Amino acid sequence: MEAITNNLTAAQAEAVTHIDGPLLIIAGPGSGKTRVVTHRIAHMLHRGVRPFQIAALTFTNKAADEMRMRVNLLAPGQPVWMGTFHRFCAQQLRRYASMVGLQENYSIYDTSDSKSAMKRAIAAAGVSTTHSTPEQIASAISRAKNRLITPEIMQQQSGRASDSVAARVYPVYQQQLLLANAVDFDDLLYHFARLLRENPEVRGELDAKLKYIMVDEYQDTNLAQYAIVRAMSVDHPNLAVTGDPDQSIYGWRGADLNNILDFEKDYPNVKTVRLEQNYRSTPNILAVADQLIRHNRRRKPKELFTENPDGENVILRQYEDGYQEADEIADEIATQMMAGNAEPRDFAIFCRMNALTRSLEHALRNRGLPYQIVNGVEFYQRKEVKDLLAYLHLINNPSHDVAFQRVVNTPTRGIGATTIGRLQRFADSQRIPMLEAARRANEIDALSKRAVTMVSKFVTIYDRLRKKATASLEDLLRYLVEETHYIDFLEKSAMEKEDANPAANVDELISAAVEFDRMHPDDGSLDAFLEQVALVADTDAFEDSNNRVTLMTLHAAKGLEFPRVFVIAVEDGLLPHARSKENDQQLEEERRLLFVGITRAKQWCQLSYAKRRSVRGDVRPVIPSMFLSELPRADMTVIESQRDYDFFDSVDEEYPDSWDIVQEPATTIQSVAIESNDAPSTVDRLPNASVIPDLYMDEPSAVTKKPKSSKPSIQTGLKTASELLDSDRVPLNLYREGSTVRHPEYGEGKITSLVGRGPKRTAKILFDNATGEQTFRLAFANLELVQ
DNA sequence: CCGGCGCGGTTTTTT
DNA sequence: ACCGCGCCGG
Repeated sequence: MEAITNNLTAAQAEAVTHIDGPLLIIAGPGSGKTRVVTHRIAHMLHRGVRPFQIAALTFTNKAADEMRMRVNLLAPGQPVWMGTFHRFCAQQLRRYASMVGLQENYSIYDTSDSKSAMKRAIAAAGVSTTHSTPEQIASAISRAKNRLITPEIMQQQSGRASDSVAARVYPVYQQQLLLANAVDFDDLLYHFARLLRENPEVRGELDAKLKYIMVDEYQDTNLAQYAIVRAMSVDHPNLAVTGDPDQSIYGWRGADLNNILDFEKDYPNVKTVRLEQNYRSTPNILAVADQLIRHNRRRKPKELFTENPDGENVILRQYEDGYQEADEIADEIATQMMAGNAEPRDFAIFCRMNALTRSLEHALRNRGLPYQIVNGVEFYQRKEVKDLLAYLHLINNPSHDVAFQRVVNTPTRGIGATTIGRLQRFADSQRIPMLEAARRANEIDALSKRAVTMVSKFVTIYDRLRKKATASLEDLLRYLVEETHYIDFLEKSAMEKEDANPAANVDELISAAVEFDRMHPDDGSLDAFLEQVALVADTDAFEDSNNRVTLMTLHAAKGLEFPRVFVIAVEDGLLPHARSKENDQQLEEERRLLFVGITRAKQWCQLSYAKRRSVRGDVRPVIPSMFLSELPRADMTVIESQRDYDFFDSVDEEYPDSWDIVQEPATTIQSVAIESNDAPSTVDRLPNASVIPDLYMDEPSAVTKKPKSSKPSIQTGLKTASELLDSDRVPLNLYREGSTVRHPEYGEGKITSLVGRGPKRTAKILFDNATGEQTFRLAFANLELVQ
């Protein structure tokens, strides 16, 4: 047990060993926060705290998975609850559903579901949308929920004009959600917060049960989250929060910086620990970040320092335009790789908006550089996946009107907009779900005979599917695809599009279902699966140290680290974003965003802007971001653009287009491994190359240990896409059922099963030690084939 | 009722 | 440049 505090600094140990009473950990970037949190949990367990008394709340699944993995290393197999706020609330609401007007099989609407629900509510409320868009109304309502404002209160307040429109829609929207036995994302927090507020006995019960609550990224909590945490920490105020005010970047979604700034006031006997030493970045990088963030007024001053050795200067670079920026960054990556001291996974490119990744994507693809876009087009957003999920939703919750509308004519069965509109009107007038209206189609005078027949047919199909509701997910899905002739429908409708292969996505969904069936042999209810899907934005939360350049937004970058970082388009209007310049608070948040970006870098960092950039078609001159003038230029390498650059003279001809060569298109990967945030530890110090099989090697020996310097394809330089991507696939074929593999964390194990193809190929591995069985995507896991 | 075409608005960030 | 929406011919 002493071992737990062994490799910690004094400050870290102080935080780790504080168990009872409120604790505030102010943790600068790269200060070993995750290490502290995980060690603290392990320490509490050793001290006799029961695992089910602890709940650790995070904002993202990535963070929760990382935490779970690392706690499991320190204290294997302990059922400590770790997960996102939203998941926590979702699970609690299952138990207390009836107390907020829901049934326990309630559905969670995703953003697009709530959008269509919102449109319907707007129509039903009879407000005109000439002065405010559905999005504006939705966001006003969202803001209200985040601040625990009820429809009634909002109507009384009705300050801004746009708010008064929203105030009229809000009760209607809310009523329709309840009728559909559904909640949106905000409701998960809102309902649960109000439940705690209005039911002292429930509050007391949970407070007593969860004696030790931990909140990660506390600077990003909104009022609802604040209220939830607070309510559960009254009788047992052992609340431990970690955060960094300088990394608060979610103000736009209701996060209130005061929650962390005032924590010491809220909890008078708080113990505060500051982790200021940085173990991640070079002093060069840290100095630039520090200089930048000093320009913020609303913060707690912090001394960031590091004992890491000096590195290269941070580069501030100007390009002619966005295309040159993309091309030259791709070249730079290729150059650094050829120099032999970097591989694709070392690089990350951050931008303010998703749209900016497009030109980078193009440039990387032209050079055959493997890349991944984090949070690009998500699997569960694909049309065919959403269609099938909508069926599942409707089977699980017959009141799910959004799902009904999606599914009733998919595949097309002659039920058009007119019919759906009439069903909707009938449903509204009777205050019944649309499926119920469909059952009573013959009572609806407005419907034609033909429509009644079609609708009845659908209901028949539905009832047949519903009988399978309790079967395994796999069976249910296969049956569903069969009964609806869904594949035929896909083939008929998606004939021309070459890139997509929707049928593969259907397969992939089925594999996900199979996976879920296996992981939840007993409780594998439809309910749980759908909840999982709704709350896990990106599916593969497993190990995926896939060797690719990472493209993502600055928001998505929080909590991650990379050896080499590019931040692109640091330009006025983009960063700070045009819509964030109205007030100082927003401006400061933009500054923090850049701060987060810079502090992700371990060794090398470049900020860039262009002289002109094309937005929405036409080129516009660029004003460099004001933030750039706040940096210590004397200590940086400033490179201005000189030569004329003709973007028509692009590299397309020199490099083959990888998409033509690869039969199985590289899929977009939606998640990225969180690398260690930690102070140096034994594991952290191991050079990556010695434990991670290199997917770029052409020979099967790729999967054996080799020093970095002997990577053939990197040494000889980057070649064509086919070579890179071909070699990417080769090792996968070597894995067989029964193969013995080694994982850097879990040690040796045997492959017990293999499913899926290509990048989706997934293995279940039974480990020799206490870890038990784990599931990995072969293409991304750090597996080493032993025989 | 279906699917194709053209128009206009539109984009910040995410559970 | 892209997507969703509305109009129109089958």
